[in-house]
Amino acid sequence: MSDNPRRPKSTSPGRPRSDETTNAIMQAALSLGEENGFAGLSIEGVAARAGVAKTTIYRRWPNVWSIVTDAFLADLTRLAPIQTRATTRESIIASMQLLARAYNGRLGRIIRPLLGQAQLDPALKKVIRDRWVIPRRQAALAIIQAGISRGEIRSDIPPDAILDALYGPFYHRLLLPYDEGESISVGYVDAIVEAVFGGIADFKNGRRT
Amino acid sequence: MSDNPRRPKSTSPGRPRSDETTNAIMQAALSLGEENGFAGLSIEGVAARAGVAKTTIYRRWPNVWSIVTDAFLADLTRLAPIQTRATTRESIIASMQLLARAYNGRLGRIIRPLLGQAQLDPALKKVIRDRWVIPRRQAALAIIQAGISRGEIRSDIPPDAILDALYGPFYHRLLLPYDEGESISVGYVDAIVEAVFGGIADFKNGRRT
Amino acid sequence: MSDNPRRPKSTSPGRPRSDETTNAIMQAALSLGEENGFAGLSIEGVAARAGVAKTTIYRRWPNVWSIVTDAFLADLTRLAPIQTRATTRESIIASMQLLARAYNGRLGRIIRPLLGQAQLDPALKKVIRDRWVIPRRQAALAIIQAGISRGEIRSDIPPDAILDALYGPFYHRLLLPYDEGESISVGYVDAIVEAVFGGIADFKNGRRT
Amino acid sequence: MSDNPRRPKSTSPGRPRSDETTNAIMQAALSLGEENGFAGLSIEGVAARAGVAKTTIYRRWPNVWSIVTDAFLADLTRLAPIQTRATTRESIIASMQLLARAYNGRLGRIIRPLLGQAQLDPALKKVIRDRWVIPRRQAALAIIQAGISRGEIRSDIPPDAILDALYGPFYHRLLLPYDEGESISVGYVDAIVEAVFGGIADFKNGRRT
DNA sequence: GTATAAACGAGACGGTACGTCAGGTCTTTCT
DNA sequence: AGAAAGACCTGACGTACCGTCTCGTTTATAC
Repeated sequence: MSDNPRRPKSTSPGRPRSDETTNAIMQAALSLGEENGFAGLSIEGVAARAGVAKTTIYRRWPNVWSIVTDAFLADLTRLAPIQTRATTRESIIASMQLLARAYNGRLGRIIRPLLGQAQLDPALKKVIRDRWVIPRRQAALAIIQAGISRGEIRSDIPPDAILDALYGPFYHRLLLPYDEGESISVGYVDAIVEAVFGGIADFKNGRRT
Repeated sequence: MSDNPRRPKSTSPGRPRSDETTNAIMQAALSLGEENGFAGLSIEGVAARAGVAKTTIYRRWPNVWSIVTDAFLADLTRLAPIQTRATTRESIIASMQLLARAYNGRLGRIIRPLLGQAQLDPALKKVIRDRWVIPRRQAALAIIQAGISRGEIRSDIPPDAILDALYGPFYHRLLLPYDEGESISVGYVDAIVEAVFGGIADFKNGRRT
Repeated sequence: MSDNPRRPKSTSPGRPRSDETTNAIMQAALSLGEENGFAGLSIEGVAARAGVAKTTIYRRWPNVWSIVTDAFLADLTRLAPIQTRATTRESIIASMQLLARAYNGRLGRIIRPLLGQAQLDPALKKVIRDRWVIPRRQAALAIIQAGISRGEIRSDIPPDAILDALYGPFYHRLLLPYDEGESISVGYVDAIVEAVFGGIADFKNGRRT
Repeated sequence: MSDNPRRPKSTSPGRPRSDETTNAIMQAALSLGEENGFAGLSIEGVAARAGVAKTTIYRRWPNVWSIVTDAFLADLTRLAPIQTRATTRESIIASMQLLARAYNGRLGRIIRPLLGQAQLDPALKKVIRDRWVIPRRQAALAIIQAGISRGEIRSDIPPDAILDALYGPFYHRLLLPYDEGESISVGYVDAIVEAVFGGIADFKNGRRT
């Protein structure tokens, strides 16, 4: 899940690996997963669907989930980068709405099993942390820090907790099974941002007049 | 994962199932999972560890994850019921601290793979929703509703979003891989509750004076 | 396969075994065997077909083939006893034709698998020898001996070999798979007897000078 | 039990099947059967004894008895082909003595359970008919026909009945359980041939005036 | 007429083997 | 050297029966 796409152009001797084949394998993995569920995804199945020998896959990736991870990350960074706007709140809303839109489509059908499998597989968890969570979090933290220094965000709460407060509900809704549809609407994102930015306490009753 | 504990006392003919055996199986499943990882948990392994025949397991549960789910739920309801206190905020804090304590122990090593597997297995997801998420959420919603009617909680945000805002960060930290330890400290819970109850916006700068 | 039918009428206390049940089990075994093949005959299957608990069977017989053997022997002695006629040749023909008729019916569908299984199971082989082969052979030997002393049969060939020469072709046709039908016709028996008697007849008595 | 030995030399791509492995499996099946009885012969047992995976066996044969059949037939045709001598009687005696010698050795411990199992398993019966009984019978029939046209054998009895009369006693002794040893001695064969030839010899040619 | 004892049905239980699937490695031939 | 094909060992799957056991219930004889 890491050694393959960054091969030298073709310095080495012998027949070069076919990019066409590489992509066919990744597409086969994703489409098979979406059709029959990612549990039950197998190298043999992917090889058959991609019309490729098992060895050809093993030459590139050590297991199925590495294929899925590579395919997923290629899409994600393209579809939903962190956004920057005039105010912190606007930046946050823009980033989250973009992410919501991505997750309501194909990525949403992949991200859930992928994060699920990561709970069972420490190596996968590490890859996801290093290549996805940490980079995105750095970018988001920069936004928050800027908001604090501009006086838009409270400085008495650790920025990590602030990020969790914002994105937590998002993934909570994504991963905790409490209703059928589980899609993330525009309104839901707005409600969350309003709740977290403004606080859920009822101030009319006095405390912070 | 559903038919066995509610057997009639012994109205039916034939030799009754041994509760001792049932418990031995559940304990074997949990301990094997904790030792070697829940990926790779197998019926054969559980049977061997429990000193029991495979058929004895299949007579009760259709697959490994059903065993884990039953074992998990038995513990959870015992260890971390929803708490009620004088104020809404106190009730929330008490409930979350209890849950945090439970998750920092054995349950935490189980809940992550269990929720993970649920992302891969729709049937498991449904069981978890019906027997865990929905019941707990009902209890928590009652707390929030009471808070709204007592004027402690804003009424302009849907109660569901409020619950997500509170518990979301909790599960975000539990499931998203952004640091090594991933335990949930007392301080973290306090920070989250403060952030969400008070809002992360900096009010000194004006808006809600 | 031996302890049950010879139970004392009912001297002992306790509920007596039901003859109806005993017969139901034997019939179930035979009919299941004929329907689905005797390979694959199982105690569980017989119990189900007979509407009886497994324990009820095990109380009477130690395994399926004992049931079949008991059922078979009960029929055989009734249907095809050794016959005695005026001459040796007539006695032999009568006995063999009777046997052929029996084997072309239900018994033929049972005797083959039964003798087959006996090749695999020494205990069964012994039972068949003691309760079927030996008794019948004694009766047949008596016929041959009488023929010898009456001057109808050559005395320079061991009676055992003579019996084998007569009955051998019969069982050869029954057990060796060389055509489809494998039934034993009246004409076939006649041909065999004619072929073999030509040799065992005593020529000193004149017939074929 | 039929598709494997006739593989093309190695035109096809992919790793070729190992002949060494094939033989190891057949030998394991035979020796296990002889040691513990052919009832109770299992694929798992054979695999373990041969030091081979179950799948490797299933790739070649569909069940244990196919292995035994293949192993048996390989030996039989090598050890006891039909013999031809100057006279019909000499040909028959030579063939039967050769067969008797083979059956008194290892083959005898295999042929009984094999013919036994064939009584229980129609598919096996067909294979034995096609690959063993019919070919041998053709060869033997040719001998008989030649004897008839040379005037050594009576022409008023169907050749099939003649063959049964000769070989029947042989298999009768082999399969019917009437004494312990059940070996076939040189003298027994002679006695049978003498008994039967007395009848099938053509008296018109004079011998027994 | 009430013990008492065995038969009986039902079904749990520890086992063994089944035949299948996928994993990951290897050995071939072809490109 | 890459790729396709397929053999190979391994380990687990879920199922069928085995023969034994533990129940509650029924049906006889014996006190």
